[in-house]
Amino acid sequence: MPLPQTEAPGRLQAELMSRGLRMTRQRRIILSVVETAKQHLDASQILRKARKLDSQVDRVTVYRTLSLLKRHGLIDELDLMHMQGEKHFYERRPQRDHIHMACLRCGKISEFESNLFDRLKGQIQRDCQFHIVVTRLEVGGYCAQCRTASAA
Amino acid sequence: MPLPQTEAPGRLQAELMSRGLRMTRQRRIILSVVETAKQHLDASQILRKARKLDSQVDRVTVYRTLSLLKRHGLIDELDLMHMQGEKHFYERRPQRDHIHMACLRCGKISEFESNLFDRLKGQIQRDCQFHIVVTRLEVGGYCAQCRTASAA
DNA sequence: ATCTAGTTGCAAGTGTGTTGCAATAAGATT
DNA sequence: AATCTTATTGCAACACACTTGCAACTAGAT
Repeated sequence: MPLPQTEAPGRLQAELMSRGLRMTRQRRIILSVVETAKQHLDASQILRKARKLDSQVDRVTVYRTLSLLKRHGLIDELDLMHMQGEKHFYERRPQRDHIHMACLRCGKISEFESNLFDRLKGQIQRDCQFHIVVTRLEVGGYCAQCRTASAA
Repeated sequence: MPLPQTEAPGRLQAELMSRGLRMTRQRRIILSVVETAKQHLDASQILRKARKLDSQVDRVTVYRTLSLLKRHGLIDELDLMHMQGEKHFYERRPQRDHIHMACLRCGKISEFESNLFDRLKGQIQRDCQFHIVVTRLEVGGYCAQCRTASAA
C-alpha cells in the first residue's frame, strides 16, 4: 500500500532531502505530523499521531527524528514554563522568532512577535559579541481572561 | 554539634521565615548552598553540596525545597538550552531579570541585562494584557572567544 | 540486481523528578 | 520545661522522558 507520498512534500522533507538525508517511511510520517500540527506537540503526542498514520513507528525513531530536526535548526524546542511536567514541545522554526506566553491559571499558550525582541537580539549580538543561533523567550503569568476572571 | 546558624541568615531564610514556614536543619543547609553558589547548580549538585555540610539530607528534600522556593518566587529555574541533558538549574531571583546566553561550543553561560528587555516586558504586559510573573530568555550560540577561535 | 552505509526497532538502561506514608521535629501553647 | 499540633522529612517505590547497544533492515547509489 503506497503512502500518501504524492502530497506536497512539505518544507521539512524538502529541507532534509536537500541536505542529503535519507527519506524513510517513518521520517515522512513524523515530518508530516510536525508540519500539520495545529498546536505545540510533545514527543509522545507526536508518536501517537504518527502511529495513527502507520502503527509501525517506534518511540525511539520519534526522538531521533526530533533531535535531527533540532540539530538542523528546522524545529524549535519549547519548555512552556514546565507547566505540564518536564515535557518538551516542538514547532517548526518560524521566519521570525516569537515569544511564548503561558498562562499559569488556564494553561493557554499565546504567541507574540515584537520589534523590540528583534532589536534586543541585535543588541545581544553587538554588545556581547555573541553569535545567536537560537533563542527562547518564555513568559509565565496571567492572560487577559484570567486576570479579569480572578478580579471578579 | 550546633549548625553555623549564627551566620547572617541570608535573604532566602529570612524570606521563608517571614512567610511563616518552618526553618529546619535541612532547609537551612539547602538555602545556604543555593545562596552561596558561584554558578548555576542543578538539583543533584545542590544535593551533593548539601551532603558535604550534613550527610543527613535527602534527595527528596532538595526537590521539595527547590519547588517551595520556586513557588514563592525566590529562585528562578533555568534550562540553559538543555545543553547538559534535561537538568534544571537554579539561581536566586535577581532584582532585575537578565538574559542567559549559552555557548554551544564551550558551554560557557553568560548573563546580560538590557533596557530593551525591560521595555519588551512592558510591551508584552500592555499589548497582550498579560500579567507577567516570571520570564526566561535563553539564547544559544557562539561566544566571542569561540567565534574567533573557529575563525582561526 | 547489488551494495553499503544510514536508519530502524527492540530491549534494557539512565537519570530526573514524584508520591504514599510512617516517623520526626519546629514552633506555638501551656 | 513539658506538651501538643502539624509541617516536614526520609525511605522506598514509582512514573516518565529520553538514551544506548546492536542486529536487522532499507534508501538511494552503482
